[in-house]
Amino acid sequence: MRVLCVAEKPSIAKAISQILSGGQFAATNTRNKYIKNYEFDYPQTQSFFTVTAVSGHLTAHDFYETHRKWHACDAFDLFDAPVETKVPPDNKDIENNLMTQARRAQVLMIWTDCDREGEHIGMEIAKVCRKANATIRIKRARFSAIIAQQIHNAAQHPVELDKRQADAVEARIMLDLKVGAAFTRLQTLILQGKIPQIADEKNVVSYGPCQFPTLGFVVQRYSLVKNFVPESFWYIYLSLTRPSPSQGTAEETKFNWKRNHLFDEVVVANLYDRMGNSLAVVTKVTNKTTKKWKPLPLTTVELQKAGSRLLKLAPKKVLDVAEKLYQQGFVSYPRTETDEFDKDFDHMGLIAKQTVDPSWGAFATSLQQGGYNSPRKGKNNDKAHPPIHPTAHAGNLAGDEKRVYEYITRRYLACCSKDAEGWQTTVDVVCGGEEFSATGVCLVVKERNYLNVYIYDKWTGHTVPDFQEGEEFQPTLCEIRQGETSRPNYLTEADLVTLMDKNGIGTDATIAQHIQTIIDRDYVIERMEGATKYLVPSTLGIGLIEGYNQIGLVKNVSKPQMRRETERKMVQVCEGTVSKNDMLIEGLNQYKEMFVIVRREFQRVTSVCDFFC
DNA sequence: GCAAGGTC
Repeated sequence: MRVLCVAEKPSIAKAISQILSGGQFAATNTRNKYIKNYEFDYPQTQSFFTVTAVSGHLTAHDFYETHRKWHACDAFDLFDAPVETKVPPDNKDIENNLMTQARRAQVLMIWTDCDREGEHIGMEIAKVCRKANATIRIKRARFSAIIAQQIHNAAQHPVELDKRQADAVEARIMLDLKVGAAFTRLQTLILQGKIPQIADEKNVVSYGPCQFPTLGFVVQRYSLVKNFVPESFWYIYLSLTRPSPSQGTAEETKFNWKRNHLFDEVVVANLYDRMGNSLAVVTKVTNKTTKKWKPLPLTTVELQKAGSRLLKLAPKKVLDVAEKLYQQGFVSYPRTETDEFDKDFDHMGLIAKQTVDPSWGAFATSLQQGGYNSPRKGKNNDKAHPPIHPTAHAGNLAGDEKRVYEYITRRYLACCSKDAEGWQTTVDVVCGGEEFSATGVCLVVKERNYLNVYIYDKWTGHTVPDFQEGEEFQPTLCEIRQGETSRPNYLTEADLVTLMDKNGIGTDATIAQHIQTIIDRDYVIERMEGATKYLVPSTLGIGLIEGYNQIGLVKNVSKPQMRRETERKMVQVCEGTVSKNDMLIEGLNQYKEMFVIVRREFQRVTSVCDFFC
């Protein structure tokens, strides 16, 4: 029996071939320079296997000629316009390879990633193969990691493709295309010539169900900063300065007021007066060990946040660099939501590969000699890819590649280490009826553990001198002090990634692209302040969001709710409680309703843009 | 000239 296996990407085709054939396969090139066909015997099922791949989605979607030109129809008509699904020219070689191979095979086994998009890509592959071979039997291999035992199991016990998941994706594709195109044409055609920024025909004022909520977050923070009014507060400052027993130098211990601070000066003054000239009494001294937790296994979103915050690289850039490292075989697949390792994961094998490194090799060795501790388990598992980790030692990297590889490796070794341990002392005192406390973390951390390799975390603290319970002292300072609430900062890229992730805007693989899009469209400008990059909306970006806000729809195009509903609907289609068609019609109706109102009230957007631009 | 989602 001949079995044709098709993976979502070339790297997976290669990996499963290696496992299933035990390394004994013949590889032939295809007309696509990235894709190879691997052939070998698989005696376990008395089959001859051909393993190949696609490169993500096979088909593209667009309107037919009648609706493709911007002036060919009214923008509203796009909601009900038919959509053409076809294999674009770039993918023709891939399609031809699939068809040639399908003609020779009796069984097609789909090996795409086990997520919604993978199921849809599987359907695309199945359609192409059935076109070439109407009687081919279609099966689906289920696996959650590239581990030998799992891959063999998937090959020997295939299941069926899940049509529901593919349907959910199909509905999302249609919805996004229609909504995006309709609103983009509406915005662009009205604003063109009205405001100077988009006088040029090339300047599209794009709308997308992900890019607009993303812009919304940036503008929301901007408004918060702009409208900020500092507020005064008052608090009681209490401290004791006395020689430290060890060094003999004077040392000030600050005690924090339990009430923190109050916004009413009179109330603070009254409390202060009541204290009079009282002595402070130590009511309690607590000494306990405390831990600083090692980091969680690394996901794409976390890598992007760390890249932006620690390495000063844009989220898109970090992902591009990680992708390159992946292609060179230095790190695992960099697009993953998973922050827990499989229980059978071979950590010792990976740690051994890092022992030769001049910077962290000694640390890796220490893990082999008893320092190893199982990584923490996070709450996310996409059942397709493990957390990002180094797969080989890379000694000859330079520049950003070196820095990203170093981060991934140090993070991984930190995950396999132990939490850092230290001492924490808390001293509670009462003075004239008011409570205060001082907390200190021992500067000499008991066990640094993971901190030795994860140089991005610092654990510094101040010590608290010895105090005895019941001890009384005259405070050196006891006075009312005034402070002010401080202005919030503009959003950083890391903040924005967090917000998008929390609100379900985009996926691990696309979040960085959406941020790039709103920068490319001139909705948002990057502004450096010191070493930190902030995202500030442009006048156009502010105008668009403020304009839509003035139209006053509850479910605004700039808010995350609409996208969240699309996500929820997709889950329902996957569960079988809603059909693909119902999801699409319901979604289209919602956006159509909004479109009518937005078009009627669009002069509000125009005038706000005018005002700002 | 439009989207978001895969991937190279």
